[in-house]
Amino acid sequence: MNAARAADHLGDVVLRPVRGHHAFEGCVEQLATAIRLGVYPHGAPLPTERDLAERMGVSRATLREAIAALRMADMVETKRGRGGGTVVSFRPEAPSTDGSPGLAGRTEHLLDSLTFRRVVEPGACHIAASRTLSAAEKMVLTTALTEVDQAPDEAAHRQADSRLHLAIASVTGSPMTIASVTEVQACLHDLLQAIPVLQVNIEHSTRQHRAIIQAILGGEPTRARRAMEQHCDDTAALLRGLLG
Amino acid sequence: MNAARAADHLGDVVLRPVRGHHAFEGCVEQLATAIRLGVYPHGAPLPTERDLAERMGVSRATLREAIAALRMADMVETKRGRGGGTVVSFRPEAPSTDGSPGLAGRTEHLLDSLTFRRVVEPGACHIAASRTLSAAEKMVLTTALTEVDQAPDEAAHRQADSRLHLAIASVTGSPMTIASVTEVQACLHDLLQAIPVLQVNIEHSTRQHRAIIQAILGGEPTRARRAMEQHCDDTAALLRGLLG
DNA sequence: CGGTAAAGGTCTAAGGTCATGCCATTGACA
DNA sequence: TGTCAATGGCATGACCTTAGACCTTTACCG
Repeated sequence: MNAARAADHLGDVVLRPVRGHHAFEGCVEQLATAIRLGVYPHGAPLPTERDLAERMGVSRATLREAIAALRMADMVETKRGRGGGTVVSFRPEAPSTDGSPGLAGRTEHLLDSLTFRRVVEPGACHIAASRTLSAAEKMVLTTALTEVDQAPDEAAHRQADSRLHLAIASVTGSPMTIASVTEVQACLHDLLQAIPVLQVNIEHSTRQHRAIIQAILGGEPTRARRAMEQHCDDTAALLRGLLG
Repeated sequence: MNAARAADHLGDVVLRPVRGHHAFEGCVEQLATAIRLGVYPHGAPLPTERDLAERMGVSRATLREAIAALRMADMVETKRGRGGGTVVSFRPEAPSTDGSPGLAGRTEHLLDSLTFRRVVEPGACHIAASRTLSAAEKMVLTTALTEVDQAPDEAAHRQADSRLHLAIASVTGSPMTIASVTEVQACLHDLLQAIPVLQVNIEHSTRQHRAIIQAILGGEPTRARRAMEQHCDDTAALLRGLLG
């Protein structure tokens, strides 16, 4: 029966885990990622527990366990009382110059991320450039861009880069697009951190960033997408080498 | 402090619910969607409970509750004993010709889906056309295409259309891409079902499908993407009208 | 100096979810 | 025709998560 064969093929491919892990682990992972990507930079306060819990769709008890885990890992510090809260104490480390530590076993997933990135980020640029952006949105982009340029060291540069890509996604106004870019950046962070960063690479990447933002601000979808494609392809080439 | 403001903006946008609902509901939704999309067409057997539970990452107890719900909704039938199992008894209904029933309140999410679709599906086409496809993969595409052409009625046509789009995603070989397309198709299914289907539309859409598949099989990424863009834009135009 | 507001800290009862093992039914195959 | 294996059906105990109320600490402000 043909129906059965078709079902086998697509079913294998369409059904996905309904949720990979417990709520607690999910919270830890999401918050840790946000911190490592620099969504919450060193010294920035996290939202209040009640706020976070609501936004992440989780009970406050569970969220608190997650924060406790982050505290245990020295990523955040918590103060009580009015004006208290949880602030980020994590400082990004300089990219390691030796090989690729602890990436084994995830190779397949990481390659998938590269492919998916090639789909999502150029598409996001296209959308972003097609919209008429508010002044605030333009500001978000230019700010993110200059922060990448002015990053004092490699570690800060890496975070600023993630933030720039997230900023681009955010001006699409599309939550699903934003979620995808977040996921991709999270997957790629470790990899990107493992590349030996050459000055040449940074300059090249800076030129590309500028071209991308310029095209988005100028409302040129095709150029924006092409620029982002080039950017993705260039880093992917480096990264694929790293993965053997 | 600048860091704090940046954190506010991106944090608002990056943090997402760790899981929207209970495992049980997630299973029901995912299975029901797969059935309505035609991943498992009328008469096709679902995988065994143990198999499904493992693939969806839930316990068999939970999965069984989900199947019980589907049975209650007359979407599947279950037989015991060797050679038994659960088979799809759901028959797709013809698209309703009256307005848009029960779409209210989800407008925002549906519009988001249209945007995201515009990002993902053309990107997937580009990737698919860039790869060298195996004979089996080519067969999957051509089969899906002819099934759309030969669909006996509107309802079958709708399902075959979904399957074609999923088939394209599946030949990217990228699980993340597949997941995104699945999500998009699931969101759009109700909408697409609510459009009055004109013969003109079907013929137009058939031509586009042919062009897309041809470009993918011919290894022409840019043409494949452009064709899919056109396809997305055309249906999106219809659908946006529907949503007011 | 005292009050108030805003944050984190704690507790409890109820229900959801899981892993696991065993039972019941039925068709296939020897 | 009898046995067996594949499948759905069921029960138990441990663990996780939730919702909500309440407590404690602390800064600000009159």
